[in-house]
Amino acid sequence: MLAAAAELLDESGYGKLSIEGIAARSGVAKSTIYRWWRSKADLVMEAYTEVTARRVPGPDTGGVQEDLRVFLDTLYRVNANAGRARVLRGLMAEAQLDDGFRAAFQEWIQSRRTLMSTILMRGVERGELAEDLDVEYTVDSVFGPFWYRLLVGHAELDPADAPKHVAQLLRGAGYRAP
Amino acid sequence: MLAAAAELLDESGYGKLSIEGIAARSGVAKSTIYRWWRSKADLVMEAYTEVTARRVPGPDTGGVQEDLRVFLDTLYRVNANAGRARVLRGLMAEAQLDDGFRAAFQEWIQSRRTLMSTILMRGVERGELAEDLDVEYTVDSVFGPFWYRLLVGHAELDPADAPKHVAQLLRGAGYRAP
Amino acid sequence: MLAAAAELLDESGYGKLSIEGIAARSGVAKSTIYRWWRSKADLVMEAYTEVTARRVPGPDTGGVQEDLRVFLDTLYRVNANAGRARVLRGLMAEAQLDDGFRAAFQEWIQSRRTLMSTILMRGVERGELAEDLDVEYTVDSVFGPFWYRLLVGHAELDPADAPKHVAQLLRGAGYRAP
Amino acid sequence: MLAAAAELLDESGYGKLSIEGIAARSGVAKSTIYRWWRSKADLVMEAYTEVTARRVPGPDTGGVQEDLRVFLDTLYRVNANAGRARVLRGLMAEAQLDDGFRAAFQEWIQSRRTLMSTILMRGVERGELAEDLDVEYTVDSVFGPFWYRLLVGHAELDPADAPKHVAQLLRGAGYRAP
DNA sequence: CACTAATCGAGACGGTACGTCCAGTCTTATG
DNA sequence: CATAAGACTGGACGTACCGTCTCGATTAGTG
Repeated sequence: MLAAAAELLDESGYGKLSIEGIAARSGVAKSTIYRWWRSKADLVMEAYTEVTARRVPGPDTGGVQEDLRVFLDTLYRVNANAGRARVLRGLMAEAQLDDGFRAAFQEWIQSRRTLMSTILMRGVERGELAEDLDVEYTVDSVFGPFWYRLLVGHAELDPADAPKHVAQLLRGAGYRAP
Repeated sequence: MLAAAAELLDESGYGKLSIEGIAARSGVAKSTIYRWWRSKADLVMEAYTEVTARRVPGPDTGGVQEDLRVFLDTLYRVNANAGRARVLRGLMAEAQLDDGFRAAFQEWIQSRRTLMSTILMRGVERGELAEDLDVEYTVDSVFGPFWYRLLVGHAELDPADAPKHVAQLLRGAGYRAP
Repeated sequence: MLAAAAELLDESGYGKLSIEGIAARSGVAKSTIYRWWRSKADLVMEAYTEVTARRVPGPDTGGVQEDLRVFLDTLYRVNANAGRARVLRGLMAEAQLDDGFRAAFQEWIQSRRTLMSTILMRGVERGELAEDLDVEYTVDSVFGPFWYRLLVGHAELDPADAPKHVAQLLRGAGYRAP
Repeated sequence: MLAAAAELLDESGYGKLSIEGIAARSGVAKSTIYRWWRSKADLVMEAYTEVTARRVPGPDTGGVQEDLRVFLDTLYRVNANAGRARVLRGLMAEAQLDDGFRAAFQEWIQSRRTLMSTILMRGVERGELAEDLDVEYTVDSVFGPFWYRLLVGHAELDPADAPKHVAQLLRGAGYRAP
């Protein structure tokens, strides 16, 4: 079923996805799908994270600068994968419309944010970043532009720009090379 | 009809909004709504911007710092207005699901981004900001976190934090007091 | 407008005909059509009879047999004209669905029946037909099969068969050559 | 659903009948109706024939005259049943407007015509009717006037007149008592 | 000759019903 | 016993026309 969902997502996007369609494609009864997932979004979320979440720990290279660069590089590569980008956009959309799904989605987002804030807090501890840094806001300064461009689609984030962005972020965060 | 749409939005949110519901509430025929708007999202967008778009020009106080502060302050106040926040989230969601609406939404977003980039470019011209500043990315560093928090809902942006955020942004952008 | 109606009838048949379509085609406002006709059927009826009703009096050749032959021959030729046949079918259909039109249609039908009954009554007077002939039923024995085949479409009436049918009708009506 | 359709037909006639109305009356969802019938006409046809088609074989009394009399008597009694008459008229109308239904309707009509032609052919075989009789036309001479009067409504067929009509038909068909 | 009517085009409007899609629930039978 | 198959209620979709109803913009005929 997850496979069928993934296929259909690739073919026509989240908006056109229907439980009935997945059932038909996977040769499974609708009721069986409902037994296992509460909604389209839950299913898709699982289909997505199954592929994705190899429980990648955030990078730990010993320096904030490099940690950030690696993280952003990885993050920006998602843009390149049209299918994955479409899925993310669909999940975010669903989270706005379905309160039930919203919580699950928030949790997932939170797990991603934690990776980032761990990196930053290590930087603070090491004295690389300002002691009074607003970590939460800085985390959102990384993910915010990413999602914003993904959702609005006015421009793409190029992995090649990651170092430049890291520099700007670090300057803002009071970076001082150790 | 716009009024009816606004009411219903407030009452039950974008996800529950239906053209049929608006028609019933406003005592108007469904076909009349379809005569004037191509989709639910178009209607809501108009209902929203009618209230909002007093064609506010971006602030121009003579200095980037103050311009930014005013802008962020205004922006962050949207969060406080639960109704307006809900509408924005709904519009963003729709833009992910309906390609027809996506274009209109992008245009609107672009107009908002232009306000911000005007402010920044003035700063560059005055020599307050780095000459080689990536203006587009910096614009997205303002709107990105705003939308991200709005959509995910993990935290609220407090207008009181605007000055702090401005400072961080400016540091990142190579600010030098004139 | 009548011309436009006729064109559209030919193109797509009575079922697909709409007042709005006629208005668009004829470059006339819907309201103007409603000023002149009470319904689609009224309009079509006029469009039809305008072409048709050259106030043909029934034939009067001096003998029932020849009168009937001429009449049936003319009648059967309608079948050949696909457009005209389609219109007649549409009018009959409308007469079943719209009580307002029904009356007008009945009147028109009656005028056609009168032609036929005149022919038959002349035959009775001349002693060619049985004195106690049920003229009304006999009239319907002419028009009945015509409409029946027209409406059901299981077979066509060939003008070449008219003489044979006349013979059968006359035998049934107690015909005796004068 | 069939019951609801029948009720509504009786109450307001075929023209006013709507699928939505039937759904409401029968407490069934519109989609359920569409699952089982492709159109209003299909449904009504079934509602009608369910009641009617007790698979009545044509009468076989041993003589054409009596067979015909029985058949016409039964046929003419339909006129008396206002509800049934209205349904028949509606079906005929629909067959003119909807090509999809037309075929189904023709088939039903054909089955009724076959009953009649069987009777006539038996008569020919027995030598009661002219050897070269145009059976098809004669069949239409029975049903034609029936439908014609039913549809136009200018007069009713009285079962009491059946014998007279049989006599006239048989004379026309070259009847010779065996 | 200006002025009133009548007449028209354009098309907005409240409505009704259409036929479709899908959600989510529930029942049956099959392996 | 979980499942496939799929029937069912229900809600909304977007479309097509209906018949009614203002609106000006022509025209015509009259005073």
